[in-house]
Amino acid sequence: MNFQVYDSLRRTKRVFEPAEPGKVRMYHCGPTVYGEAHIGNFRSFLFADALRRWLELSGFEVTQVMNITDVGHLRDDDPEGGEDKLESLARKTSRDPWEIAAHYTDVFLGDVDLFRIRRAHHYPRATEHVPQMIAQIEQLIERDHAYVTDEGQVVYSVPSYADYGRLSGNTGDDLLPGARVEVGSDKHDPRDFYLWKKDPHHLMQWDSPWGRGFPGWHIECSAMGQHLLGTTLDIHTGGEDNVFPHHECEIAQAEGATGETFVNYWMHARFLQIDGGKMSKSLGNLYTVRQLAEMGHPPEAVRFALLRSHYRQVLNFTFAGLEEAAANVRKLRHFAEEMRDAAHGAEAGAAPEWLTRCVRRFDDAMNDDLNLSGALDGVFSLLHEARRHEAQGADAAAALAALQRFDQIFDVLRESPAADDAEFAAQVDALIERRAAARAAKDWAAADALRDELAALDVELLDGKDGKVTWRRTSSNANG
RNA sequence: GGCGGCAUAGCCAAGUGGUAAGGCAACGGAUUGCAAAUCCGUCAUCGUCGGUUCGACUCCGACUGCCGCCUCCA
Repeated sequence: MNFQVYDSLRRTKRVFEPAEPGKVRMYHCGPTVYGEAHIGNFRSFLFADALRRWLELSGFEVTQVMNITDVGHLRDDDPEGGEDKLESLARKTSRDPWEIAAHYTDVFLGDVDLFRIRRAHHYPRATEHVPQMIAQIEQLIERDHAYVTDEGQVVYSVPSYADYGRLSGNTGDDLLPGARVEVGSDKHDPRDFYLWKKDPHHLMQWDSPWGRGFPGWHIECSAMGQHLLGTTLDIHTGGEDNVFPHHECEIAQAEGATGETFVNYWMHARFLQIDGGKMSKSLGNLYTVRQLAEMGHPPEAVRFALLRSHYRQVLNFTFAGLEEAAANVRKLRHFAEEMRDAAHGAEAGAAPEWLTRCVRRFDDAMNDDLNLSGALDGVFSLLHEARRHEAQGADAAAALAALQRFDQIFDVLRESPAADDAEFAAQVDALIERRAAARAAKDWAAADALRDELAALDVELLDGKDGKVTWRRTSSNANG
């Protein structure tokens, strides 16, 4: 079965075929670095990561680009008082906007690593690609898709691009009455948007053929995307809120400048909600991924919680769900250990029928527009079937291999850097020995007390047959 | 006002024109000194009302609720 992708532009699922066989060029709308990324951002980034991982697992050679917006976006409907977020933050904190952007870029990349997101091949900074943006703006002027105002601002002419509105359905004819009333605007059409702006109060300024100024809010993605990946990208992703106006404008810019298709497959991740409602700062339910980590939630649990539902469905984030995800991660790890033991060092043999079925279930779901929820059916079926068939030797090794392959997507199996040490193990073993003695003496109260003591250390006992006792940590957070 | 999406068991969450995956929780059984882990089993007719159809939860319409975009938020 081929990989099918839901294309937001055509509003239908299509078989994915990259422009160049075997190679995928994809672009993701990344963070605006004036603050820490929250879990909503990370849902979108984790989706992009899972997409990349599945493509790679499917044998594609992927080149991934994620922009870092360090200029900020100017408001377009309020040229007088318009202020960019980086600037306002800079004014409030009396810090240099460049410093702020650099700081939060580092924080972001740290979060990326912490949450095991594979690093993109390029993280272009908008501030480092102003020449490319200027070049694209020049192309647009040449091709009559943009005009220069008397003040030297450059504006994209929406009426010049017939397909405007194809992605979002927003042709712009019926925009909210009043919202786009221009005050002293120099635009020819209310829908037109700025490519190059001027504002003496803006802290970040660059020279251009039209004088000192700064780029508009959409040009960075089309310019950097095409600069790094070529005229046509295979896949472009972002959050659903990017559809309009951002991606609509990107298409108008990129295709206006080159006359060629900008993106073959548009993929948009839906928002997540918190406890069934919207997430917002004012409701006090906006969490950054750092906060979750600081609360002691292991990154693997957060990954699992954000990956286990389909990217095109609203995801309901709850702390109960996060705990559940952590329990699932532990379950998977325990199963991996079990299979490792049961394999007795055997090589993976030919997959038994039950295993093939689980793998097929997983692959089919993944190929169906990255249906991670459906894929989990395959994952948990594997646990169930392997235990039911009491997989041993080569079968167990094969089951483990299958699980590890699934984990190429989820990446939750490996422990965070272990805090384990010999001293702790010795302490645990001593307690287990005392418990064994108590049990031998049928002093159940003492035995249970020792078990509780071990539980307090996050140690779970596994009483096997023949009195063999093994133990494992219940916390999947080995950093704790 | 314009554009778009969602509504599946206590919770999370897939899916299909022919009678609904999986996870968590719960319950019964096996196992256990008791537990844990594991195994076996139980647990929904798919927001409401109409329509199309031999047959719909899946298609269409209306309604209700929720969510997103149209002010820089993934």
